[in-house]
Amino acid sequence: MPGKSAADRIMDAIRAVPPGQVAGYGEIARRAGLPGRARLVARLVAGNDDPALPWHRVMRSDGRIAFPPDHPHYAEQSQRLLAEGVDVKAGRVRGQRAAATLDELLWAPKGRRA
DNA sequence: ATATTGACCCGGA
DNA sequence: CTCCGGGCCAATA
Repeated sequence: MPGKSAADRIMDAIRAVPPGQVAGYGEIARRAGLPGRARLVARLVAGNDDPALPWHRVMRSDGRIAFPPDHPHYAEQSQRLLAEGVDVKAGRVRGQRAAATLDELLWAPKGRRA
């Protein structure tokens, strides 16, 4: 059988994000071996039908929720994250900033790896 | 076939 | 903080 499709790898990468943690769309793409395909990730998440998929752990690389405050999903995502102990305030995650760049990963405070 | 859109990203100014 | 410009690419119009 052929290897998993890009979509499958992306879904796996999302499922691999542990509760209490968040990741950016681009970061998910990188983890799935598809650097630069952040939009593809967004598209898949938008069209997902799996209720078990932790889509709420996926956000913008700057730690902001990818919805405008008036969008229904905005509240739900915030609530789900809060339920997992993620400190999200005004649509933005505190403390756990989605690692955006390589620099951030390399220069992250010691012990704070992911 | 081209044009626009979108749960995006990033570096620079 | 904002704004700009380039990259990315599948679905829609």
